[in-house]
Order: sequence, then C-alpha cells, then structure tokens
Amino acid sequence: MITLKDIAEKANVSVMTVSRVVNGNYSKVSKETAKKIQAIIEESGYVPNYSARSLSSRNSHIIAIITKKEDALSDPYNSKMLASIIPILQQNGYYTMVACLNDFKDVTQHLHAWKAEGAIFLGLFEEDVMKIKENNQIPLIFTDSYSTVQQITNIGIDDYKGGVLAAKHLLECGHRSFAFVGIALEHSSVSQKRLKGFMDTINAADISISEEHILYDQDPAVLAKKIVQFKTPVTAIFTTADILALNIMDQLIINAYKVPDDYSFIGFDNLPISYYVTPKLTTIAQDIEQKAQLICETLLRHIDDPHLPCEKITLDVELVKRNSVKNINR
Amino acid sequence: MITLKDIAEKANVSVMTVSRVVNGNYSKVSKETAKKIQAIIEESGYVPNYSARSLSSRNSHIIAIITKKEDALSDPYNSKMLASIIPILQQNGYYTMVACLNDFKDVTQHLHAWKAEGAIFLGLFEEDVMKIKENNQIPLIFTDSYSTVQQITNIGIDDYKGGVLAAKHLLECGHRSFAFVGIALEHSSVSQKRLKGFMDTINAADISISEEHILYDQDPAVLAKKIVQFKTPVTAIFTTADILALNIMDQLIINAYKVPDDYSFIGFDNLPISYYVTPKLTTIAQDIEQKAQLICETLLRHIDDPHLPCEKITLDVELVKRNSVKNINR
DNA sequence: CTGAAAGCGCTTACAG
DNA sequence: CTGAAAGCGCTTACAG
Repeated sequence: MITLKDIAEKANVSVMTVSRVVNGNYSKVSKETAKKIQAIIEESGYVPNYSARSLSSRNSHIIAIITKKEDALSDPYNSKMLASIIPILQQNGYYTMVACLNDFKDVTQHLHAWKAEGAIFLGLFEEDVMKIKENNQIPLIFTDSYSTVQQITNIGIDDYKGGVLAAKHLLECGHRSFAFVGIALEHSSVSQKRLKGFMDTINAADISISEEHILYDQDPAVLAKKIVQFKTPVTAIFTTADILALNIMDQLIINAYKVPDDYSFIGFDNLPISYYVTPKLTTIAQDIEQKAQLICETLLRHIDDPHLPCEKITLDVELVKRNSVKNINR
Repeated sequence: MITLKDIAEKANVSVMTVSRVVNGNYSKVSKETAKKIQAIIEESGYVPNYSARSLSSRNSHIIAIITKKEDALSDPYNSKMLASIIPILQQNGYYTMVACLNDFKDVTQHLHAWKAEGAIFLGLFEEDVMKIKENNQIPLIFTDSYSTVQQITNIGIDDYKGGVLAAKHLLECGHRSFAFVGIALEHSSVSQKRLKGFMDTINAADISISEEHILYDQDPAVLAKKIVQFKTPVTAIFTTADILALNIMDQLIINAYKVPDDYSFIGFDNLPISYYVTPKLTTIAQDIEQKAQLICETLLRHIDDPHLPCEKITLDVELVKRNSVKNINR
C-alpha cells in the first residue's frame, strides 16, 4: 500500500507538500514541484486513505440512507428512491452507505460510527424522530413524515390532495359508493391523510363512507372477498398504493369479476408497473425523481450551511387517468 | 464526541482495557472491571469510531456494491439484487457502500480509498475484469459475466438453458417461425448465450432463424413495427428481458394486435411485473433471492479465507408457463 | 489480568 | 512556497 509518505520520499519533499497537491491546493505549491508530484502520484497509482482522512479532518464524506427493516428495500418505491438518490450524491462527491435499521439506537450508532455527514430516512420513523434528532447533530432528511416534531426537515407529498383528486375523479365518473384500502397499519399518517382527503371530498358531495368500507392491507384474496361481500355494495375502490390495487384487481379478475366494469380502481404512486397492467391503472402520481433530487439538494445545502433552519417541503401530486375507472354516467 | 480515552479516565483504567471490553475480549479482563467499564459505556452512549478502527486494524468491514452507470440501479433486476444483498451483508456485520462506476480506474480508486474488504459487481464489466482483478487484492464477486478470465469468481445463471427452455416450449406449442429480441448491444454475452441456446434448439428441429428475425433493444414502437412488417412473418418472440417483452407487447396491443393470438411471447427474469400484466407473461425464471444469498455467502467465505480458489457458479433457470404463449397445435 | 509505547495515514495549525 | 510537530481515535505487539 502506497502512502503520502512514500510519495514524499520519492519526490524529495515533505508529506505536507504532497498532501497539498493531492487536495488541489496548488496555490500554495510551486508549479514545478506540483508537476513533479503529480507525475509520481499518477505513475504510482496512489489513492488517499479515506479512513485516515476522515479521522484527521472529521470529514467523512459519507451519507447514510436508512430504511426500516420491514418495508426495506424490496418495496419498488424505496428501490426507485435509492436508485435516484445514490447517483446524485455520488456526483456531488459523497459516498453512500445503505442500512436497514429499526431502532433509533441502531441509527445513532450507525451514524456515529461512520461519522456520517448527513442522513436520509426512507420510511416512517415517527416515534423515533425526536430521539434521532436529539442524538445526531448532523443534517437529517426525513421523508413522508407527519411527525409533529417541528425541528426536523421533511420532504413529503400532498397526500391529502391525493385523496381529494381520487374522490373528485370517481365522483365525476358517476360513482356514489366507495371503499378505501390503506397500505399500512392504523397509525400510518400518510395513509390517514389520503383517506381524509378522500372522505372530505366525498362528504362534501353528501355521500358518506361507512366503517365497513374502510379496509387495511392484508392478503389480497381476503381483501377481494371482503369487497365482493360488502353488505352495501360498492363500485369504486381507492387504494393507497398501486401494488395494493393490482393485487386486489388480480384476485377479482381470477374470480371472474371485471375491472373496471364491476369495480373501478384508483392507485397511488404511479409506479411503472401501473402502466403495464390491464386495465392500465388510473393512479395518483408522485414524481419520485424530482423528490429524490430535492432530497439531495436540501441535504447538501444543510451540510454546507449547518445553521439553515429546518424545512418542511410538500411536493404536488396529480391524477393520471388511465383505464381502471369506469364512467358510469349515462 | 466521546472516545475510548474518556471512558478510560472515568473508569480509572488504561485505554487498552477499555478497548478490550468494547471488542468483547472479556477473557483478558477481570469481571469486575469489565462490568464497571460496560456500565460507563452504556451510560455515556459511546460508539467506536470506525475510521480510526479501520485505520489501525486495516479492517474496514466495508463491502462495495458496484454497478455500471448506465444500467445503474433503476433496472428492476439490479434493484432487487441490491435489496436482497444489503440486509444479508448487514446481518453479517458488514457495511455496504453502493457506487455507480464505469471505469476500472474509478473502481480501483473507490475500493482502495475505503479499503473495502470485498466487492460485488452487478452488471457487466467484461473488458475491465482483468484490470480490476489485478489492481485489487480483495475478494471480488462478479455476476453474470462470461469473461474468459479464469482467475475470477463469478456467479451467473444458465443462460444457454434459458434459451433452450424457451425454444422447447414454443416448439411444443406448435410454433415454427421465431424472432429474438436481445436486451443489450451485440457484445452482451448473456444475450448471446440465450440466443445460442434458443437457436441450437430450433435448429435441432430443422428450423432456422434468419438475420431478419434477430432484433436488438431499441424504441419498443420501432421494434413492434419491425415485427409486424417482417417479410417472413413470425408467430413467436423470445425476449431476453421481461420488460422488453412487455414494452413490445404494449405497442402491439396499441396497434390492435393480439397477444398471444397474433404473437406469442416469452420473457426472461420472471420479475414480479410479469405476473401482473395481461396476458400474464410466460418467462424464464431466475431466483434472484437465491442468487443474492449465494453471492453473499461466497464473498464472505472468500473474505474469511483469502486463499480459497476462484469459483464459477451457475444457477439453474426454469420455465414459468403463463398466458403469453398460444398453443397453435390443432 | 493490565498497561505503556508505537503506529495506522492523514490533516490542522503554526512557523519560517 | 515549504516543512516539522502534534494529533485524530483506535489497535497491535509486547512487557509485566
């Protein structure tokens, strides 16, 4: 392994001088020596040791992306986020460490161990947000969090509007009886906001949606069964995730029901898959690439200037009309 | 920031003793002092500095996952691999750094800078394989490579067999005229092996496939047009990637052709999406989770014992029959 | 069972 | 423009 010292000896200069040219501080080195050193570095294939650099400069250039263990990375939404974020960070000179951590203690230990300069949280760390924030004095970007903690930076989407758009479209298409299927447990605030937007809009049209018609993620076959056996039948279903809609649609079709003739569906996310299915899924779209871009920009900005105040950013969503909603106006 | 030294002072012992209990070498420390130190560590929330550890022990515990810049991480296959690999490495005490690098120089620099203990390459680094190997004396796992370099460890699938299975199934279903669409440029050896298996099997049935019928990845609309305008028409198309098949099918359907009535399709990979489309895609399945598991196991084994010889591992593939192939035997 | 010394490869802060 | 000294937080190798 070749070190600064080796280069210094070959060039007959001090370690300091080599360090300067390695780091591009040419202003403080004569052109000749700089050139000579450059040449030796080139030919020897010297690569600085980042651990040493990190240790002495307190500057790791590492950014941690953290997901929960369960939803993990297999979720296509998270996969897409990862794929979008990593190249951006890399282009800006940062190295990305990806970890799946549940507990705030693990998060803190991970961030401290590597002296990460910033962290991005994919997935909900609601209860731990405060503790994570308290224990880590580096820029932290949360996503899609509705944590009431004020002192965090969060980048999310307008989930409420998503629900509104879905309801409006369904109403416009003549639907009057609705079901809702949320992706996560009862305490997913994202899911709740979407439901609220949906409900408010429907209520404003003097239609209500009963308890019976509010379902939560579980075996798609069970979900489909519940839907077809509703005491009060339903013509349209709003789902908080494309994949959820697709799974239910699949079960319905297996059982000889027709989509959208028997049941109309609206999904959420506009994942690529929603375009490929038949019928093509009408869905609420969020722009993941844009979100990733904003996450990185915001994080980098906060790393450059640690005194920046926290930001709460909400990105827009829009309805993408495709073929899974039937127009039942005659 | 709290360090070993701080703990040592509080506990009235040497740094060395604290280091021992941090690293679990209890055998060399009296129970009492160990306990006392444990308590102080707990209460102070001490986390070892991994850069320092890495620097002095030459033991980074970092594993690099490297993809090419173009196919990058957006490809669903690579996404799935990432999602499967990271948790396994983490469970084994390793930290994962993900980077998108094209040039072997960048790879070398990245690996050296962080003193990675191992690396996994997703995507083809064919021409650079040798140079990467020469410049990095750590366990390296390549995937899906047909590099002729003997001294590398590679984990791939039986691409040839994939082609054979596709051809056999199509022949059994009565098809006699075929097209092939490969995913990558002409020098993707994976694509070529699949084509070879396909061709050999078809030739064995006394059928040939002309130049005209061998297509390469490009705008799906163009591909679809070429297919419907073949001078010698075709009833079945074998594609080296599910997503390719789906895109072409989509274009065909838009133009009022029927799948599988007008054209039958077989894809490759068995990505989740292939189940959701209509018609559900018949495809050659590879078990990505199993592959990821094997990649990690092999890498870890080679890290534990650097003298292990290189391994060339080929995983099996199988045909998954769904609804995109029409049986045209009367 | 415990510790003092040296060193990992770099940077910071200072002196000239 | 150049360099000697000290130090980042840990581990290795040795001594007792």
